[in-house]
Amino acid sequence: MSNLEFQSPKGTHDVLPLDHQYHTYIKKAVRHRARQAGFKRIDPPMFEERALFERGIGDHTDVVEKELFTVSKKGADDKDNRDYALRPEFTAGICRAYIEHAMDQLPQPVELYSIGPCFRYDRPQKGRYRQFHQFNFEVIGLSDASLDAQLILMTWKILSDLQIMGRLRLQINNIGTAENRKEYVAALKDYFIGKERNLPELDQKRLETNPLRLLDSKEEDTQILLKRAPTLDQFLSDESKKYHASLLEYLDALDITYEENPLLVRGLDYYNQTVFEYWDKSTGAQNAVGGGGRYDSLIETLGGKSTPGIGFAGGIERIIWHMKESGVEAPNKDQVDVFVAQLGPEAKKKCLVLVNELRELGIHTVGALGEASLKSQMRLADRFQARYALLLGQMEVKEGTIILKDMVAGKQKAMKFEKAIPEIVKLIGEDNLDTYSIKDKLGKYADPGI
RNA sequence: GCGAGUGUAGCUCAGGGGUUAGAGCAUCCGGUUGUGGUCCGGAGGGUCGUGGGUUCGAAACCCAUCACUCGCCCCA
Repeated sequence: MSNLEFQSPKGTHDVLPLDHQYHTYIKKAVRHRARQAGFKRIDPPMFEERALFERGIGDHTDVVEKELFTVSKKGADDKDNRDYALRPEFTAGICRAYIEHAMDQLPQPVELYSIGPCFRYDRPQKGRYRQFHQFNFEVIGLSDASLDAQLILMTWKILSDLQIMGRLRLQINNIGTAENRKEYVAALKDYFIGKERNLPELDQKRLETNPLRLLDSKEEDTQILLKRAPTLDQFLSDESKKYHASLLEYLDALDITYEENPLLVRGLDYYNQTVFEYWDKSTGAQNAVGGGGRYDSLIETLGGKSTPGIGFAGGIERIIWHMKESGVEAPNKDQVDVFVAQLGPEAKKKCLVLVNELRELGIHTVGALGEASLKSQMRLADRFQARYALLLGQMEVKEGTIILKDMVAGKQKAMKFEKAIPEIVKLIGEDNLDTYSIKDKLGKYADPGI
């Protein structure tokens, strides 16, 4: 429908109940793996000062130059003349928080994770939206190849938990320091002097604005020319090479299969040393479901003291796409256990109480409390895919009984009204009741008695 | 920012200058006293995305516009 007065803004989507099954499932996997590894959750604000992103991510990157979703401040009191922007990713905001809350006073490394929406103002298409969801990890305060390996392992585990790792391949590279890259870019430009005319128009432009982007160009002519061009690893310091070698050693020890990709460069300026991405096996980089890397100078750039860090971001919508493609289903936690049907005013009153009691016990219960015919009520029960139905009519009220129907088997039996609840609990199983207690798990450790 | 395609019922789509615009699915009701999924019957639901033009006549043809989708760039 496109003649509605209002619809969701371009590039945004309602996360409908069916999508939420996936979102919930993914969040659960993320939280689970994050807690296992000692990560703590942080939620930076959804918007920050625009300058934070410009300085952190780099003002000549596409993410900042072209895709920043700026916030206009109508109705503000206007003493504030700063510009704001919706976060295009998490890292800049989290590093800002690290500095602001003096997290360098905490034991290092500080491990933080986030889950939530991010925003980029570009033309939407498959797997690319103006509002999308990411989960994100940051390990700040220490630089060691083993930390890189651990972070990669955690992301690998999550993608495996979600049963899509088989569709992906892990790409890894070391891009050295900013100085290494500056020298390399100079050499690359140098190499292409006199060869510009052989480059496709798009790549001529890249040579000007972002020469590293030439490396993963899809243009055949460019790739041919690149074969004789200097490569980035020739400009890496021995230290970077050693760092990379030990990372690969750790990954081997952890049985992680990766592809070394000397052409992998990421689009954000803050990265150095280790970079990695998970690519779609069939279509390649365009549909990366996640990526990350080390950013050892970002915090200093943002005004903190020199502090190394490494991070990763995964795209939830892209992961869901892969799950759906390969038939991975997310469990439905909203399954209706019991549908309660009633006939007559007395029955209705009793049902109202019964429904409440069932719910209190943690049984997902839906009741038809309208005046519809029993036939309509049973249709409803069927449409809700309720596993069991309880039927209470005038006759049952008189006799003090109730009918329990198994909606799958299609069989039913009458029983004492009081027996209904224990019977249902037995059928569903105590373990499957949807209960919670805010009191539980305040302390989970036993005294070893040493 | 650049390029292409598509807009007809809640969904998937058919129709293609000529009375009151169709199907399947979905929804709601019914097929005798109070029983769902299959079957049968019925009902509700559409400014044919919007605006303009051509025409005796436009949902159809033309133009513009908006929206969505898909590429490119780039990224999750």
